Amino acid sequence: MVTIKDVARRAAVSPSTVSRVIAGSNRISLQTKLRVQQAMEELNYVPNAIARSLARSHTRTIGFTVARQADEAFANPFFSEVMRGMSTVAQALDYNILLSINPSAEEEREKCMRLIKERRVDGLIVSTSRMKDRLIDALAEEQIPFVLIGRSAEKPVLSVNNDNVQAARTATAHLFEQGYERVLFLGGDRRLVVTQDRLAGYKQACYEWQRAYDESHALEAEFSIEGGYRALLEAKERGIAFDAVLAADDLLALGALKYAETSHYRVPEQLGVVGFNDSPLLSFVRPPMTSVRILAYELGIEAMELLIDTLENPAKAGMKKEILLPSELIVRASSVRSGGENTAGR
Amino acid sequence: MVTIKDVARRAAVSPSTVSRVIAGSNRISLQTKLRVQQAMEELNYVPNAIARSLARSHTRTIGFTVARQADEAFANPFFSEVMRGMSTVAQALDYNILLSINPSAEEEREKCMRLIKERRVDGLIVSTSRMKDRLIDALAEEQIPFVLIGRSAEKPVLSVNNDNVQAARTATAHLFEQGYERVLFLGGDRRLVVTQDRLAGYKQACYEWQRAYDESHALEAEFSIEGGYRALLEAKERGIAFDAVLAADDLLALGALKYAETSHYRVPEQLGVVGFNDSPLLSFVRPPMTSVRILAYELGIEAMELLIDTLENPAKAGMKKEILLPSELIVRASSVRSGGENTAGR
DNA sequence: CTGTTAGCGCCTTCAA
DNA sequence: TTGAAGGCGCTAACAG
Repeated sequence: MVTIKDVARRAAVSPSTVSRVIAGSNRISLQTKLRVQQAMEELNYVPNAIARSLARSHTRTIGFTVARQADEAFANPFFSEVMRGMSTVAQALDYNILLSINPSAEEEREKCMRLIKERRVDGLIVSTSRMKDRLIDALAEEQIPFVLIGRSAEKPVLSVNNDNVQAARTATAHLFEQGYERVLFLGGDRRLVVTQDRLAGYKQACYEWQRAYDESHALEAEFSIEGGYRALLEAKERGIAFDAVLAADDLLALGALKYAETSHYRVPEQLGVVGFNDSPLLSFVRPPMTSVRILAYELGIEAMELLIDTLENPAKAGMKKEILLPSELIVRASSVRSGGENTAGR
Repeated sequence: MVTIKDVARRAAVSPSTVSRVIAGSNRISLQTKLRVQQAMEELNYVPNAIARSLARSHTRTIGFTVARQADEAFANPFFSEVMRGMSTVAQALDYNILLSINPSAEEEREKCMRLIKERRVDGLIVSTSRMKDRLIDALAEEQIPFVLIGRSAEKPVLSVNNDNVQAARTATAHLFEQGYERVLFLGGDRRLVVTQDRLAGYKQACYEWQRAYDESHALEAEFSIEGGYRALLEAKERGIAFDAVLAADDLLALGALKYAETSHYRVPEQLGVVGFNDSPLLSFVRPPMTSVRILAYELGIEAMELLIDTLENPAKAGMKKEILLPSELIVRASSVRSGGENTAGR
């Protein structure tokens, strides 16, 4: 291995001089700088990042952690896109990404703390947030630099989120506009902030359109196609009437489609369906599915930029910026009634 | 920050003694060991991984690199699953994963070399392999520990792959069995080994079923739904007749479905379609699509295990093991003809 | 502008 | 079984 000493020897200078040209210091004569650079090239020298990290006590690497139950759709393209976004800015700003996929929230929490205490990463980007989130508590308490993709329901933290309330409100309103009377909210885990926010938007639309809302209209489903399917079956068995579904994820919406199919309801005539995330294949599903398009790539970009910015400008660390990204309702056949331009209400 | 010295002081021993209990040395009295452990707990001490890495000259982190053109489907759930697999064994064996998504093959290559020369990672897992792959050349030449997810067309290297030849052969045979006469191969970039392997399997089946094959039957498409669609349109314009398509990826297969739709061919009656990767939503596409299921998660597992094994047992580094995982054809409606149990041939 | 010195936090001989 | 000393490769005062 070629070290800074080898370069120093070859350029006939001291190691610190070499260190200076690496750092791009200007307190150096052009002449020796050139000599050192030549030596570095001839020796094919690349500074050891580990030694650097130890000396400077930071690593230029960011940890990204996800908690995914094995079966749950980590396949969700959402995460791939977020990662691509993060990667783009990391690359540009010369940072690295340490990835940790964890089987449970507990293990994620432990992993996060460990990455920080081991000093492997300078900061963290974490994703799913619960209403009462122990990970966020711990991170905040220990003053660890991190940004949340999502929103914190409690203390203010750095976060990047899409406007779930607004998006759910728009999507629900769209269904009402199409003439659907009884829209059900089909959400995932109630403890997740994202579920609550989408539910809030749904309720808001109900209120604005003066539709009755009670607890029975908000279903909680296991996060899968099957889960969505079963939740609707149960709802029906419990005698809940509905002619449309706002699902908090495409998987659940697909479950609704399956429900319609097995129960012989026609979509969109007898059942309107709207999903969340706009998975790429949705236009091939029959009928093509309406869904809220989330700016996942941009979410990744913003999160990484925000984190690195606070890392490099500790002054800003105080202000808990919360970035909100817009989303867009992509209307397809699953929620458009032939004669449904019923713009009653409001 | 609490260091090994703090622990030493509190336990009234020397730092080297603390170091020994961290390493789990047995040349230590139970008594002092306990005392040290207690001190570590009381101080909430976690060894600094960077300092450790420097002293031991390895990092216990593995680099995983992908080259993805921005638009191309990194969204492909394949990678998420591979990552999940890698993560599972990394977690279990106490390794970390450094993720690098690169815009191009060149940048991927540079990033790989850099990660290694900077000593940020102990080894690499790389994914896409080309027929004449400069990345693999470079890695092999510099004796860098790495495993390839895929197959190297040239020099033998450690690799984990699914049996593409066999899978394509089976899928093609399935189409012939269903009575299709003219099956087209719809592949992605010709320079990719995976494309060549799937094409080889396709040819093999053609040969076994005594069907004519010439170059015009193997289409090269841009890797997207649109790309698959256009490739088939062009084929038709060039006067190539076909009644079935074996696509080397689900996206391309979806393009075939789109082609059928716009050209008013009925699937599967007039056009049979088979894809690769069995993306989760495929059963909701209309008609449900036949596809080859790849063991992506297992691919990730095997790759990580193989790499760590060679890292920790340098003796094995010589033998270039190649692991081959089976895949499975998931038959759905897009390739099953009503009266198509035509088991002619062979 | 450049070299010397002293760490960063941990590991690893070598003695005792 | 334990401690002292030196080193991993680089950075950062402090002199000069």
